[in-house]
Amino acid sequence: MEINSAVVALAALAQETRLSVYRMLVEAGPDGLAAGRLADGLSVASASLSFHLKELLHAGLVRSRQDGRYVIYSANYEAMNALLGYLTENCCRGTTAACSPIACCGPAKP
Amino acid sequence: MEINSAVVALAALAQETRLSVYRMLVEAGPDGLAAGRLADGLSVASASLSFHLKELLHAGLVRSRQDGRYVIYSANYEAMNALLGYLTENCCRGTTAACSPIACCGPAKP
DNA sequence: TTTATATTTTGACTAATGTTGAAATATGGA
DNA sequence: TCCATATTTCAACATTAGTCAAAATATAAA
Repeated sequence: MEINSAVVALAALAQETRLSVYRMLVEAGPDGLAAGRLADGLSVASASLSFHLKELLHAGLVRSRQDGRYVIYSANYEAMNALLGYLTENCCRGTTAACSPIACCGPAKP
Repeated sequence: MEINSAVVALAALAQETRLSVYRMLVEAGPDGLAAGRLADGLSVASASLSFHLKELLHAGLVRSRQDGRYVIYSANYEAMNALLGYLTENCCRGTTAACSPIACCGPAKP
């Protein structure tokens, strides 16, 4: 990942409403949630939510699909993995000494 | 880590100059770098750099210490670990299925 | 003590961000 | 077709972020 994509992704998550939206979408899993559900759950105006969803889409952190008259949003795990990878490289200095897998991902569950 | 601390840390990193500063400090290791060195390396005005360093300090991502007439900044790995932990929890949904240690930290090197 | 270097602070300014209500668009159902 | 619901777009506005030059502060060296 390039520094510019990292900055875009970080900026997308650096806002309470958007970070909460992302969390809700991760919890919801691959099925995702309709925009209206997100607005209800976070008690944020639909126009405001739409603005934030566009930011998350632009950063590639979420995907959207039309389902009837609903628009369903879902988390894009690959983008988050790419961001974590970028940050980890910049935290670990090429080793896992400074940033152990435990510290950053919890113990592996094989 | 609470959502508010996460947002502050993400916002601190969501800016090209600041992310570059952080990268330089991680590369520099525990000895850190003087503010002037950072300014030179990134060709940014000292006033501007000072502004950004304050943001990183406020987010707890870097530390500073006075050394003669220099102020030495260094990366605070614990804060980055905490942020990675927060993001990983919100990416992995409690398992390592969606966000494997490999994807996020590289293979463990025991 | 005086001078030079390093860093931070301040104030002015421009650009970007986030919120709101109203209007526009799209789809489903009566 | 007409109406209701879901979502997005728009314009206005307030707030925040970032940059710059100049001044202030702190320390080292002459």
